[in-house]
Amino acid sequence: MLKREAADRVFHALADTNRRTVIERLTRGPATVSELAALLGVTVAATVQHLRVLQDSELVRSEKVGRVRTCQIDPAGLRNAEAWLRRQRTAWEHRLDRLGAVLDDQTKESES
Amino acid sequence: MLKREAADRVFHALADTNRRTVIERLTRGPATVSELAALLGVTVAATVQHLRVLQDSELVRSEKVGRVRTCQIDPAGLRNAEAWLRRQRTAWEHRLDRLGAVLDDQTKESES
DNA sequence: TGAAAAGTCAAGTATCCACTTAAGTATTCG
DNA sequence: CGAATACTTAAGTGGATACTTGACTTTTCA
Repeated sequence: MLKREAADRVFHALADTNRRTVIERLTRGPATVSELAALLGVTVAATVQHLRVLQDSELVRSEKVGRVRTCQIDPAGLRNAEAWLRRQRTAWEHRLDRLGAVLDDQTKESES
Repeated sequence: MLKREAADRVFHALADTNRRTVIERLTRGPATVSELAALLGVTVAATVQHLRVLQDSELVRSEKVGRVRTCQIDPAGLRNAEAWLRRQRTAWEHRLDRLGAVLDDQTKESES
């Protein structure tokens, strides 16, 4: 189950173009902070702030070796967000199924 | 393909607890503005603002009959968000597959 | 007709967010 | 050692956001 604050964090993290760009980049393999900053075209400081948001929502993990921090995807956040969306969609589809069944019944009744 | 601004809108819409509560409610069936306001515990005016965000991101549709506006799920937004997440996850999984294959090859080579 | 109901619109406010600059701290290496 | 590199942290700024209150329109119905 995805808790309220966790869902807030994940979707808020995904609601920014630069942060989604980071995720898209990291699905292709790890990258350093400077590489991500260059990709985004913002300062390293801004990139660090984005990374904090991404890590708090379990979308990205990172490890510092020497003076270099290497970032990679953390699939937990992605899975949580996907799970929430799938729950809503399936709840909606099941409701439509039931609704369709009721309408079929009504059609049959009016035919008889 | 989910465009940048569309993705910004959808994920931003989902990043608010009250708006997700509206979506969860609407997967169970339509509701009026006042019903949603009562559910959220905020003013009707605030609810209308949330609904505008949800409609702009194609997560909710609504129709006004007489003086009552009835809201329901619009599956387009949900599908868009789910599609983006699935794309990232599968890109990530494929990368892991390739990485695994390379490691297997290296293992075989070192064995021979 | 006229009052209640349902929603809409505008303005105000407090807070949050993404970004910057500037000044740090480690770490590497010539 | 000392300069360059890679990152970190703090403070400031402009703009967006979530909410409120209050005035308004439209619709219903006794």
